[in-house]
Amino acid sequence: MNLNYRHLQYFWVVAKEGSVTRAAERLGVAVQTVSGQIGQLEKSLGRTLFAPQGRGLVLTEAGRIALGYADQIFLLGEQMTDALLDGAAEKPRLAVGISDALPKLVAYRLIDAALGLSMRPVCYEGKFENLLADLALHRLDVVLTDRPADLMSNLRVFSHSLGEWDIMIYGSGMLAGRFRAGFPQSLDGAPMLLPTRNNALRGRLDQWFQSNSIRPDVVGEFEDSALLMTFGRTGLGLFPAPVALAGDVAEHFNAESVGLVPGVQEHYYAISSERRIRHPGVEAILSVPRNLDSEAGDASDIMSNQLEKGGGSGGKG
Amino acid sequence: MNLNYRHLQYFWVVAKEGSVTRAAERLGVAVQTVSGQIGQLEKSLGRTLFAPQGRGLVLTEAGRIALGYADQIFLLGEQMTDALLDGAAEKPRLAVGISDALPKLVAYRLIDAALGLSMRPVCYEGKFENLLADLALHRLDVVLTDRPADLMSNLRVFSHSLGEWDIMIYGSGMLAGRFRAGFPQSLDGAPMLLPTRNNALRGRLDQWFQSNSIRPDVVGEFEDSALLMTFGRTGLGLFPAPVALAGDVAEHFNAESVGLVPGVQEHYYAISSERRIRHPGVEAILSVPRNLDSEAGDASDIMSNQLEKGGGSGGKG
DNA sequence: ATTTTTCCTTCGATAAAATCGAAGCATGAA
DNA sequence: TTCATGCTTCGATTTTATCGAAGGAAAAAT
Repeated sequence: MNLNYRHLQYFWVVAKEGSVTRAAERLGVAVQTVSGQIGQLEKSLGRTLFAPQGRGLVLTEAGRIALGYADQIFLLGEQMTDALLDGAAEKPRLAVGISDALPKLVAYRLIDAALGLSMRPVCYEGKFENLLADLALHRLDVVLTDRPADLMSNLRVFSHSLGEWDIMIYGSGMLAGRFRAGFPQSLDGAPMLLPTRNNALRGRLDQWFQSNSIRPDVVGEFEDSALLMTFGRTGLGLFPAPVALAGDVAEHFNAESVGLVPGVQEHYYAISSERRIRHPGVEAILSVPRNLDSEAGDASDIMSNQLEKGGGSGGKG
Repeated sequence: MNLNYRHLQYFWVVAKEGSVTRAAERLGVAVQTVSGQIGQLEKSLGRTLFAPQGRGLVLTEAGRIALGYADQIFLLGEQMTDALLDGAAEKPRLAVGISDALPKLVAYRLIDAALGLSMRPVCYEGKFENLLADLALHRLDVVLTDRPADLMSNLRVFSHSLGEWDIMIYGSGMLAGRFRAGFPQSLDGAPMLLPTRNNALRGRLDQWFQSNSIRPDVVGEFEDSALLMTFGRTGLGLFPAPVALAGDVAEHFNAESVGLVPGVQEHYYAISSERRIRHPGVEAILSVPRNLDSEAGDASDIMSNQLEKGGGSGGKG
């Protein structure tokens, strides 16, 4: 009994894309191929990884477990290829892990700062915990995310605030015009795309809605903020994003501002494995927010999730 | 450009076995298959992974890098298969990581204690750092090793001493008899197999040799202690091992005791991700040494490499 | 209620790959 | 030199992956 990594790779793409059809498209093969290979994987493991739901598929419990491993495995594979393919070139690399929930545009803005230093960014996405583990193992230089590292985690990493980014509600074309008048009360009943409930910003927005007696019609919830905005682009609903990205949001998602959400900020963090940043690329990233959105003053202090004075080792008796 | 994981797997086995021929044997395919597939991998990466040396092969620099990744990738694959294949059975699992330097017999003795609890041990080997990372991610319950977790590590883990194991010099057949008389001075000039210099026991032994003006003839150095003893079995030289294993050493390695090394002990450690052990299997392992070699008293205190009072987080301003 | 559309799956033929036998080529030992 | 060992190359063969065609089942549209 041996694991077939090609099957696993197909499984991984399907799980990521959420559909056999899209996975087949991305892989450049026919759907029935993908379907068949996954069937073989399930047979060899003796467990079903997907269960039919509607006309689509959802991961089973075993599937979720497998996805966790697959993420790690193929992240390593990519990293290996990166390290070997042009590792000879040895240009200064900046290995960045990007959390799903972080808007891609924010990530771009942050990493862009390092490009000026003729750094070659190598970006990976993945589950928050796995990215932190890679950080601890020095496979990544920094992780960009929307929440500080969990205090309960077993990894000793350091969270650096990238400041507070004011949040604005956007809408594509007609939507923006329709709800701009009478903001924010106009949002009552308005179609809205929001992050899923495990997201910090979602909590703050819900609170703000409640205190203003606004009950939006939540037409979609997304873990991946890029996906959220892509749906927003189609006019499915209004959506939140940082004020600082207004230009980019207009350009890429064809959306205009509806109104500023007062008192609600999104927090972004750069997580490093060292308290004291040494990598020039990471330093560049940390210096971004002060130039970007901080009319309100410098809000970039360092939060450590660990006591630094390590080594409470008791010798033996 | 896409990494072919089957090719990588062949590369991995060849690198581990040190020879295409043996790898082919282990994989159950013809040598020219293995050779061909590795050639394709090298072509797709644009780098040679093996260089000919004599009539064999050695890893190139790129090959060593690739091996590091491959180790991780296929360890994950194994773990995934383990987790899924009979995960349904959900017998209590005890996932143990075993450091290379730990004698397999010691590992066996320790894990054996958990078997009484009808635990199903799942053992992995690997580089120390990688095992610790797996521990921090809760993919392993405990790591058994010959040194405490590095204080400098970015992982928050706890090292529990498994006591001090007195060390004895062993030798197979004739060797033992030849050097037993006049021990320890007889060791001067004696052929000796020792751990590599990065090993803690090696340091202590060297010190003891020096203070007794003994200069053994070091005929071999090994990272893997099982390999060391296997060579010892052939009569290549004397070798050190814990006294407590005398019976096993005699049985498996056909070697008798030459003499006790006074004042030199080997330290073993169980590393866990929690300060307070909860897993009954891990508890069983921790209780072993007291029953095994401690006429000299109980020497099982807990060493933490971390201050426990976590959460030195500074809020934002 | 029915049709249509959208997905996923199954079946058998076809294309691609991995594999193996045979032969060749180096290196170190006899 | 000759032999033994270990890796590689070449072409035939087997195994595996892939795709066209057809079918079924759930949601959306009528």
